[in-house]
Amino acid sequence: MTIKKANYKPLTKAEEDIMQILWKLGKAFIKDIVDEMPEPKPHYNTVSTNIKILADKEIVGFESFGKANRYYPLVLKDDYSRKTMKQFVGKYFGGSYSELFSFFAKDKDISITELEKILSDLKNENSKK
Amino acid sequence: MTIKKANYKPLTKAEEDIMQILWKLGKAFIKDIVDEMPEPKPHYNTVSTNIKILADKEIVGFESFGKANRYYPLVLKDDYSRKTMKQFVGKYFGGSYSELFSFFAKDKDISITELEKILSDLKNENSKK
DNA sequence: GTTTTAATACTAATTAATTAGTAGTTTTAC
DNA sequence: GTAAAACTACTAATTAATTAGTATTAAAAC
Repeated sequence: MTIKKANYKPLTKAEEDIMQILWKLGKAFIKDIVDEMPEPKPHYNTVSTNIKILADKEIVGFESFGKANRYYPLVLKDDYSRKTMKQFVGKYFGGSYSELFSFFAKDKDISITELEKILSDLKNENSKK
Repeated sequence: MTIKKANYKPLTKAEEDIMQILWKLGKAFIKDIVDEMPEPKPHYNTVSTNIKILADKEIVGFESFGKANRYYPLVLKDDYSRKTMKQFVGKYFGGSYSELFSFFAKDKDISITELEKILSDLKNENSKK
């Protein structure tokens, strides 16, 4: 039996750009991915090479339709962002999410009122369950 | 008059490792940085090259003591982490901090009660001023 | 069924990032 | 003052990441 090792390795920029689109579309042919890319769009083969790398790393899977492959994420966006955040919070907030929260609470960008709103929304959401 | 353009560019891994130490120490000679590095420690000259790159990019400054330079951060950790978070939240939470917090609130790691405590502490702190 | 189109695999070239060697200079130790 | 040590600048080599060309084959169009 083979257990999938959850060894987190950050995506490179090119890989992440592709994954963002794949997470959005759910499944896509290379052509679809290129279409979703902002200008200047990369060459079809560039995306093809990179998605092959992602497939080799088992970050995406694919189904073949004739000659063409339709790709889909094997790593979920939530899982990836959770792990990325964890790394980040570890490095920048001593591993404490509370510190992260209070950092933003102190920030001008986001007001206390706003945070209170978020919290009360959250409480409502939870109590509904 | 020259205005410092705050053009955020993520640090590379090697650069970030150095900055983490510099943010921790406040100011340091290359030797000190190497000392702080975990095993396997990089070569002195590797750090020297990388910190020169950081100096060229005006991410660190330095004072000369004879032949040796003592380096210090020009970019503050808070600023860097704020910008990194902003990028991240943009990409993974549609730019909404509320979504970020609710994401973590759903996680077992951090409870709403905990967040409320932080917020009320903050309000107290503010009203004291 | 032949031609055109679309797709991937494979390969190779380029650029970015990382590492560390060599040379030369200042400082320190004696 | 001379030798050794410490330090940086400059250079070069290596590795990682990115890009895209060429060859080939399957599918689609006719």
